[in-house]
Amino acid sequence: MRIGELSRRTGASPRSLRHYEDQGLISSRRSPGGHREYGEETLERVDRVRGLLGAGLNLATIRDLLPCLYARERGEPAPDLLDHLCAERERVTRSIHELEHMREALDSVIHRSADVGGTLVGGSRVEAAATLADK
Amino acid sequence: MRIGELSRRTGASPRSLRHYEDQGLISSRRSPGGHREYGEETLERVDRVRGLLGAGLNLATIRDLLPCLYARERGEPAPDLLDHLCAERERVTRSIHELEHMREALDSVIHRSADVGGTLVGGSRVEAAATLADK
DNA sequence: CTTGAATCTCACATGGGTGTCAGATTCTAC
DNA sequence: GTAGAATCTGACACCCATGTGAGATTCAAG
Repeated sequence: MRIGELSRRTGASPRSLRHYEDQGLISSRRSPGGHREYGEETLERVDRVRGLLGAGLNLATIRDLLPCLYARERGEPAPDLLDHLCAERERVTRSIHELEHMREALDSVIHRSADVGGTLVGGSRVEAAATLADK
Repeated sequence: MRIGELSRRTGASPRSLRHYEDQGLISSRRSPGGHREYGEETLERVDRVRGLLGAGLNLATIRDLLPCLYARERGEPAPDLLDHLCAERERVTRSIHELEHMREALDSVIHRSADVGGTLVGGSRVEAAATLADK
């Protein structure tokens, strides 16, 4: 698939996709004329990159960590990466705790709000209850 | 306490602390001469702001969501905030999942690496095992 | 072929969070 | 008082991810 389709299917702008490639996060073959050509597996990879970006990691960190997600099996990371990995793991753990804490607070507020306005809720309110189920 | 001490104790630069105040995230009284004066409770608040910043939220979002963390008891949020809250909750949940996934991968890689180099590990390697305990 | 959509590269701009510098004012300790 | 440290405001600069525009090239359909 080419960059337009990848963009539509991932929500990342072509500009961002090219940038991810420049930074070594994704790769592409090129058509005879020089157009980027992506395999299906790039879809999931881009999704993951965007997810991690949204979770506060920067492109350089994601570039370093992504290989740990794919090909978990083959090849240890270079041993001098271990400290870096542990440090990043700690950062990740802290962010998780922070977000969980925030989510609990949101749940609390959403619940109370839903309880009160429960009788006359409109369409978007229903989603509140549904969203709460994903816990 | 004044801005210097708050900066030292939170790790946030005075510049950032003033910015947080401009954006309505923290508040301060002023000394007769105009210097900012913070209460002890600001410490935890700044920590939380920085944690959420590191977890990918921006200042505007944190400003909107922080009241849900503090004063959970008094005052519902304005009803027209509920949709926003639910949307943010979803974002938070997605980030948590993303980070958990990444952490599992990191654990897997760290474990393998630690197993292999287990016999000749140095000081920083020990922390790897310790860090793994916080799961 | 030709034509219009898509893509290419390159450059410049923007927004959010932060760093840094300048010059003035305030605080603290002698 | 006075000196030195800390803080004030305001402006400018930087980084990073992304937007945007120009101008050239390629692709796909008639």
